[in-house]
Amino acid sequence: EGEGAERLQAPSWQPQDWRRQLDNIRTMRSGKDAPVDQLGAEHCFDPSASPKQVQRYQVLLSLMLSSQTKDQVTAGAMQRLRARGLTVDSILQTDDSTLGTLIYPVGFWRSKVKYIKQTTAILQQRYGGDIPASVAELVALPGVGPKMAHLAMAVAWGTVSGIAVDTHVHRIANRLRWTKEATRSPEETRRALEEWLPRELWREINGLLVGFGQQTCLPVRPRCQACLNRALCPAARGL
DNA sequence: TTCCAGACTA
DNA sequence: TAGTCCGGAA
Repeated sequence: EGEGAERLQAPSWQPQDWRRQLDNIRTMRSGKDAPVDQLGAEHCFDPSASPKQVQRYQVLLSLMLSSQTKDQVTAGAMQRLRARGLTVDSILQTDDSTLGTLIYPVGFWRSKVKYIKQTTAILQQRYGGDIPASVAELVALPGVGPKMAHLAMAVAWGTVSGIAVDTHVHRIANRLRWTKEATRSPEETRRALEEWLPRELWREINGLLVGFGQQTCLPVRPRCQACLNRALCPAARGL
């Protein structure tokens, strides 16, 4: 739901000051020096791989291997997989224990081995080795939820299907009160943001807020002293 | 809501 | 050493 939906009129509610807050975040992010900027899923596939569906598969895999604040762990796992040729067939030919050693120490590596194998088999059987091009089909894959689906649509297919809400987006949206009421889950946050955030910003909001969350708006002991939004943020502390 | 696999830190 | 930490599944 929400997928492809267009707002026909102005939203009934928008947070106060959100444009100034967003401008400040853009400024803080202008260095593009957060882990996500070098090691995010957009950077973990082989752009020379052909056909294109191999690149799309690599994007999905790097999302499935994502490992909170430790983008370099994901990047390392992707590098080891790519060194062996990272395709649907090569993964299906890799036994689970080998795959485990290749992706270790990615968080939740045991379950990820299982999901990657299951999902890869489905891609081969039902999608001709490609990844599906809709959120509904993507979230039906084992180990793929809404956050990965929306990012995969954006990165692999170049289509904005919704806002990818991970823990950073969820936390920061609530700190800035970018949701009309406090939200308890990332899905709730996604729906609340899509209510008012102009669609042309949906694509960039994830990378912007993830990097901000990695460097400044940390989950514990946020660096409010260093934040340009400290005077505009309801959650600012330490002044 | 809890579990997962560990790293990080108060 | 205890508490907190993805996002997805059950």
